[in-house]
Amino acid sequence: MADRKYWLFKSEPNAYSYADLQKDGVAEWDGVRNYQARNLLRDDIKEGDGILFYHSNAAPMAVVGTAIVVRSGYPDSTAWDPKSAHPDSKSSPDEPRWYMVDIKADQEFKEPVTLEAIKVLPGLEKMMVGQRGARLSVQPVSSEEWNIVTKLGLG
DNA sequence: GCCAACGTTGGC
DNA sequence: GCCAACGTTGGC
Repeated sequence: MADRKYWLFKSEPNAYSYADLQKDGVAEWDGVRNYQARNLLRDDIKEGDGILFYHSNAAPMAVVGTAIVVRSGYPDSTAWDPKSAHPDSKSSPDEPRWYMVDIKADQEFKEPVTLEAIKVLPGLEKMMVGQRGARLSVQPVSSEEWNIVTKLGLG
């Protein structure tokens, strides 16, 4: 796919790990409540795109595998579900404020690519996840970065 | 557990 | 519309 794009999704393994994703098969990536990330989910993240699945607040913090987008952005219905983990009364089915995508696990890394490694590896210095204070939970990744990280992880 | 970064909220 | 207070993220 010529216009395939690449992303990095952060998740705290305490809350939702790569193993959980493998177990679940397809997962709805809901609960994102940040406008910058929302715009990416709504406008830019398309079926077939590649995802680096990153464990934050973990030991070690690392990209642990890849996932594939199986459904492009659509309204996050958990926003108007008062029983959900992230309700937002300002979002409604008529005027959805938040978006999500569906993803499924692809290739688990043999060797997790740690944050420590990302910070020092040639070609990865610019990766957003390695920048100080980069809190965005959905980040763009260049095809060069994708190639380097997946090659390292898959061995 | 601490705290820097930074997005959001609310008083004015 | 400014900006201080507050809350959250997430590395350390």
